[in-house]
Amino acid sequence: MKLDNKSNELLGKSIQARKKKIDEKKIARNEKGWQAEKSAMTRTAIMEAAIDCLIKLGYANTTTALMADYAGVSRGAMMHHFPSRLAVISAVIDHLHALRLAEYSELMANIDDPNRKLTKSRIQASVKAAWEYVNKPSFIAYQELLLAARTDVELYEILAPVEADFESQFFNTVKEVFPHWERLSFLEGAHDMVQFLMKGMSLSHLSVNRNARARRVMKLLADYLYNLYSAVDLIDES
Amino acid sequence: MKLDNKSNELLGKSIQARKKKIDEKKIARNEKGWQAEKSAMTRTAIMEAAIDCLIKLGYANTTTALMADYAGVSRGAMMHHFPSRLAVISAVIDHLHALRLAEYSELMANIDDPNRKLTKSRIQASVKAAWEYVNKPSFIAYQELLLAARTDVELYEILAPVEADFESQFFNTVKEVFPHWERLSFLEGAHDMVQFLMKGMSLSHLSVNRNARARRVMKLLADYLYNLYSAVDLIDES
DNA sequence: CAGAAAACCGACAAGCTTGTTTTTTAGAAT
DNA sequence: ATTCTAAAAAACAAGCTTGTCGGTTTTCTG
Repeated sequence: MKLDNKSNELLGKSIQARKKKIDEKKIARNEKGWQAEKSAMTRTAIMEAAIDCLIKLGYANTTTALMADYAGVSRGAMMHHFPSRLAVISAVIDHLHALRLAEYSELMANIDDPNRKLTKSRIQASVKAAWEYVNKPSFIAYQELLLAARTDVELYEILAPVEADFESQFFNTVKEVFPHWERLSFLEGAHDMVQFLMKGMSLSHLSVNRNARARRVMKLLADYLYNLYSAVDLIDES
Repeated sequence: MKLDNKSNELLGKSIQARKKKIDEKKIARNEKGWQAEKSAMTRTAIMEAAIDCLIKLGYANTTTALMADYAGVSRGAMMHHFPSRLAVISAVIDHLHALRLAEYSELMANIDDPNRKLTKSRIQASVKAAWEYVNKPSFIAYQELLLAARTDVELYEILAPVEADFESQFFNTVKEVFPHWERLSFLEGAHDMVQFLMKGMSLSHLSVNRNARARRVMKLLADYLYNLYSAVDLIDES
């Protein structure tokens, strides 16, 4: 393995540093039940470190040692909270499942509105939001897992049911976000088109000029979606 | 690592089997220059095995031992032809570079024609061909490398220039395939849209019902492209 | 045919990674 | 205060992976 140079900067939150920080919190709290809170803190720290690793190092290089290092926790402590590497990943998967849905909802808030029809600029905004969505850490980390699951049975078995559930809930959210879009098959098609396209653009990190090209494609996409929406609307009204 | 169960079937072309096969060829040839040919054969066998591994096991699990095993070659022999694991990968990259361009050209042959305008059915055919293209082993293997390069500097440094060259040549081919499409910026946009979309669909292995959804999206895409093409055409003729 | 060169093979050392086990430290309970 | 339990740290064994090395076979050349 040869890690990315750029990631060396914050490679090690030292264990001491973390301890000090925790001590401060302890004094502030100074009551019972502190242990449970502390435990939850390290669990969270480990999961967030794992997500960092997935993003910066990729699934294959996300080793227990590196995760612990990123989290500022000893490997022993980590293995105490999570019995195996895959247990961490599994917890991360559940975490991302919820987080991604929440983030999408937040990004898409106020795009459509039951009282007003969709306008072109609102569609453009939704496309832009979708692009932001696939550039979020949560998406990138989750995507890393999805891709790794192609050739890793254990991961696949954990991820497949979660992903199925996610897609289902995701589309439900989409329906809520676009209440005007009543013809379901068209909305499904539009949704798939947006998602596949965004995923494709997001994963084209090596493409020259990716961002400019992405912007151009998103313009075309927004035009297309507006036409599709209008056509559906016409059909519905006829 | 926990490999995919399905791949156990043809995990080991035994070395003996390969030797026998080579001997047969030797008797048939029975001239000078045989050594060079034999050497080229094993080189090729190793590269093809590497591609198989990338597809079935993923970049991270494509170890020297497994590549040699898949190729029916001893690890020693392999290290004789390629000094390091990365040397194999590098050779594979060059191989795929040429192969993918050739395959694309072949798939797109006879789509457009300088003497006839593009029809809707021809555009549909080109979309279908693009989908076949991203489902080819060459694409999948190359994609695996592109994705791994995100977090592997050494791989990145080999792949980045090749990828830049590929995209450039790729688009040149596209221009040849669609001689009628004269407004370049529109062709670029259409091309990017198709490629990003295909990539996104190709990499959505875990999506439920992927193929059906892909078909529906491709229908929408073909409609859109035809409209885009027609609009350009109108502009050009005005 | 004999010597040189290329191709090939199996074994080895060094370094990682994982999960277990053992030891130490911190917190809770009586 | 002491006893018990959870948390954290460190040491350890087993298994992989990589690249190198010494030796063997096959092919080429003179």
